[in-house]
Amino acid sequence: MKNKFYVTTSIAYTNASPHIGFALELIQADVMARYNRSRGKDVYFLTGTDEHGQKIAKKAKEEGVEVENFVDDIVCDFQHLIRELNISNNDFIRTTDKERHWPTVVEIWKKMEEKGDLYKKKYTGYYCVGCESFLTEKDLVDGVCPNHELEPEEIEEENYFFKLSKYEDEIKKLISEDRLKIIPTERKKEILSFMDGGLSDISVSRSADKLEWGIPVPGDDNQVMYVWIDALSNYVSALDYANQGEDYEKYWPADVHCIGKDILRFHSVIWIGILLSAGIDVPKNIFVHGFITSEGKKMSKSLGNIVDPFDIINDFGADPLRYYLLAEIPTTGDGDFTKKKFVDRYNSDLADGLGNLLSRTIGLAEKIDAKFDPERSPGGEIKQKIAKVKKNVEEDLESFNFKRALETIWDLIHYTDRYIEEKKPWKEGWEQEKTIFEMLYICYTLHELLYPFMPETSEKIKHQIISRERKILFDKR
RNA sequence: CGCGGGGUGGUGGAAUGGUACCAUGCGAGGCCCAUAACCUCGAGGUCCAGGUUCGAAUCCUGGCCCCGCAACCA
Repeated sequence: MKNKFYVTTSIAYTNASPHIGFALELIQADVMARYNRSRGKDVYFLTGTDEHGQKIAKKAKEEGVEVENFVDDIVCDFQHLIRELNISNNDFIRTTDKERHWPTVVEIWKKMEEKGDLYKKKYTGYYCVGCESFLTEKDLVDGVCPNHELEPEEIEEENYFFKLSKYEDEIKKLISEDRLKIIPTERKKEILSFMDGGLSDISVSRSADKLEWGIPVPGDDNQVMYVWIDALSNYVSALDYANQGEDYEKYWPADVHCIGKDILRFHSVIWIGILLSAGIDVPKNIFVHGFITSEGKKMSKSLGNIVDPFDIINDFGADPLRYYLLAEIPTTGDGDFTKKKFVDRYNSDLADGLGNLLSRTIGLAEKIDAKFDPERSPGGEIKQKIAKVKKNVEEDLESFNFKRALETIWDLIHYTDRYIEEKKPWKEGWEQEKTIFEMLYICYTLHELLYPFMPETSEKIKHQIISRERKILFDKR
C-alpha cells in the first residue's frame, strides 16, 4: 500500500456560504492530490461538510426553513465552488449522511465506550435563554450576556466525557517523534507547548433537548453527540470504516489532513485521542495553513471586505485565483488578498511572464515552421537547467512548499526569457532552429510542472504546443 | 498577567555565524520574436537599544510592535 495517497480537507461548517479561506484549503489539497496522481499514486481525495450543531439549527429556524433544506442549499454552494475551482476530489462526505457517516460515528463511539474511555459527568454552566446556549465566563460582560443583557442561569447538565487526559503522553510522543508530523514546525511547537499545560477530559455530548440536530448517542436517547466525534470521524467514515470496507483497508491512515490553524488543536489532540481510544491508526501528516485577510483586515460583513471566490472566478477564471492563493499567500502563514495585488500578479506573472513566453515561442515556431517533437530532447545547458528545476519543484512539493515550487517554476520562465535574448532566434542562423526547439521543449516542461497548480492552463499550453495554435493565455488587465 | 510564533528594500518571500538573495513595484538604457511584452543597469532593506564574536538578519539580554492560543468557541 505504499503507492496510495489519502488527502483530506477539513469539512466546511454549513452555517454560511463558502469563504475564500476554504478555497485556499481546497486548492492546496488539490495540488497535493494532482501531484501525487501524476506520480502514479493511487490518490483518494476527500472533502465535505460538517452540518450538525445548534448554531445551524438555530440559523435555519431564524430563516424559517427546515434545517435539512437549509444545509442542502449551503452544501450546494460548496459543491459549486469545488467544481468552479477545478478541484479533483473523488469524494464528498456529509455528516448528515445517515448511510455513510453515521454508522462509523456510532461504531467509534462504541469502541471508545468499550475501552472505558467515556463516562458521565455533571457539568455546571451559564445558560443564556436568549442565546439558547451555554456561555463561558469570559463571554459574560459584567455578569450578563452581552447580546441579550440577561443574567444567565446556572444550569447543571450531565454529559458524556472522553478521557482525553489518558492519552496525553501518547499523543505528545507521536507528535514530538514526527510519527504524526505537524507542518510547519512552528505549529508543532505550538501544540506541544499547549500540551505541556496538561490535557483535561472533554465533554462529547449534549442533552438532546439543547442540541437536537446531531447524531444520537447509542443507547441514550437523552444525549446527542457533540461536534468532536461526529465531525472528525468523517475522515474514516468516508472510507466505510464501519464495515471495515475496502477503501478503509486501502487508504487509511491518511497521508495528509489539510486544515486551518484555527482547528489545529482539534486535529492534533482530540482527533488523535479519539483514534487511539478506538484503536485506529493515526494520520501521518497534518498540514496547517494560515488565514487570508482582505485589504490587510480580517474579513467581516460589517467592514464589507469579504472576498467572494465566485466573483474572481467569474471575472478571471479558476487558475488565476489558484495561482494567486498559492504564489502570493505564504504557504503556511497568513496572507492578504487585495484586488490590486491580485491584478498585479495576474499581469506580471501570468500575462507578461508565462503567457508572453508561450506566445513568443509559438510565434517563432510558426515563423520557421518548427514542430514540437516529444522524442527529441535538448542537451547541454538547457537539459541541465530543466533537470534542476524539475528536481527542485519535486522536492518543494514533497515538503508542501507550494509557494517555493512556483518560484522555482518562474525562475525557469525568467531564465528562458534571458536565454532567448541571448540567442536571438528571430534572426536566421545556425542556432535558430535549435533554440526554437528548446523554447518549445521548455514550454512543454512548463505544462508538466504547472499541472498540479493550474490544470486548465497546463492543458492549454500543451494544446498550443502540439497544435501550434497561438492564443492569448491570459488577457492583460 | 501567562504560553507560543513572528518583525528582512513600498509589497510578498530566501539566506549552515562569513560579500544580504529572488520576484514584483519604481527610475534609466537596450531590443524588436512576443500580450505596451522581453533583456540590461540603477535607487531602495535586516523593528529599536545593548551584548557575545575577527565577523550577527542569524546567538544572548532588554524594549516596542504584530499574530495565535488560554479547551466545550466549527
